[in-house]
Amino acid sequence: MPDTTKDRKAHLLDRLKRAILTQGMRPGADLDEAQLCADSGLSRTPLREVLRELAGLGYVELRTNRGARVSEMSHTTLRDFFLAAPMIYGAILRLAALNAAPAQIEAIKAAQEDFRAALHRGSTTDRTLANNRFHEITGEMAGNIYLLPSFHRLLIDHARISMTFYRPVTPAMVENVSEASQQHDAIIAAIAARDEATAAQLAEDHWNLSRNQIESFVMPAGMDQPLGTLPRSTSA
Amino acid sequence: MPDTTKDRKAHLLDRLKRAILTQGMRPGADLDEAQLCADSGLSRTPLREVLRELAGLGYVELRTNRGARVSEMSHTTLRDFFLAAPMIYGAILRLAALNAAPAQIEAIKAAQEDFRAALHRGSTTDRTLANNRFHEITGEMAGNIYLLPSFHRLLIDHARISMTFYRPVTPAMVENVSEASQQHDAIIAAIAARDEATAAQLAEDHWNLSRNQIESFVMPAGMDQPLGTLPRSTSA
DNA sequence: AAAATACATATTGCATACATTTTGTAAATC
DNA sequence: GATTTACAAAATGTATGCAATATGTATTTT
Repeated sequence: MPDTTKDRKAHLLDRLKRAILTQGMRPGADLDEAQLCADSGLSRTPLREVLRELAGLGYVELRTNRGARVSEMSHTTLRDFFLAAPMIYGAILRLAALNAAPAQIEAIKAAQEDFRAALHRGSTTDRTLANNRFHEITGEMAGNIYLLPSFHRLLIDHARISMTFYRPVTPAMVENVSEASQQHDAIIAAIAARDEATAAQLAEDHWNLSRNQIESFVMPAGMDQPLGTLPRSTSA
Repeated sequence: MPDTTKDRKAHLLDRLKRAILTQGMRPGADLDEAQLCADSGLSRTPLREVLRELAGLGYVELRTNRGARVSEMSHTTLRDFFLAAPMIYGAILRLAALNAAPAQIEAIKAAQEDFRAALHRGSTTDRTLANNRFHEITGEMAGNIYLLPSFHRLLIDHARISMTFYRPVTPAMVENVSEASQQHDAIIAAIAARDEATAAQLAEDHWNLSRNQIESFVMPAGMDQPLGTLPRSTSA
């Protein structure tokens, strides 16, 4: 295995994507060129091309003369997210049901198997990445070049947000995650049946479930504990 | 005027955007690095960064080891366009009506003045660019970071398509263009009044007008002339 | 002592030489 | 004569040294 430069670039691209999606690199974190060069084995020119590609995809933001940072997530971006997500997700699943190729249906079945496995035995990042992969495939199925850019940006931040609730700590959260998995199965069935209307309805259901999870994280139930104590200890 | 490298990069970026939007550079056309270096005064490193930025915005496509070309437009992309445009345009104008800042309303009024002037005295490219600018501002007003990437891609191809009908050759086309301008005025009024519902309706109307123009170009009326002759001579 | 300024250091941006890949052309083979 | 193969030319990708910009620190000034 020669390990060409092209491979190293693809590797680094993938590694940074995963790290950002799973919050291994937090929103706003600085990316040090010298550091990344060192542990990727790339020189600065191709490294900077990788950063520019990530910027184009929405993973990072480039500030002239001040390096790259991981894209921010604020309360305003969360509001934008809530407005855009249901519309785009609905359109993507509609088109996926209309256009999915047989090979893609096989691919999404495999992705769903991975997701299910991650729910049973995987880590939080495994679950987030498997779920992300599932939805990426629906985007490929829809195949609309005008919708994909926005769809991908939504998926990035959806993954980062969902990292918080793919670490289920209450029975209710476990139940939610299980329901999400069942919805995935229904989505696959609707796509395989070319059932556009059902796919759109499932998109709405799936979004509502996710929205509830997000809301319960952003606006958790009021604490009925004395101040200075958290209602539940989180590991580390 | 020092004319720094940063200025030259911005200049080239703008020049290439305009050329692509106005079909000065045709879809599929190759971009020669050496040539661009020569007439932009940039060396290859910053030039390639410009190309990567254009790729991220959807103006060009990069093929490894084979250079950049202007993004293609085919019948499949046109189909995607017809599906995505009404949805995205509607959402953008809705949000624009909700969120527009006073300074932005002044900006779009100025843009509309430019557009009107271009209709009277300007060239086809002037009209296309002025129209493009008008709609760019609606995107800035909406300000939803998840919708903007798709919106911008739509605007790119909308500009390229509209170059064909901003060179009006029949009285009916002149009438259409005039109606588009009136719709712009109504859009501005709805936004200034924060009238979300009207803005959404106008988005639909404006799209329908544009769609009809596109359709009459893609599927023109049958020729009742002998073969070998075009029904109407176009200048150059 | 607080603020401002000058300087040193670190980081980013650019230019150019070199390596690799592609592509066009001509010779050779069948 | 058509196809294949070898080679040459051109274009793309990468590495690195140098320039420009930003940042932190120490010194000076009030």
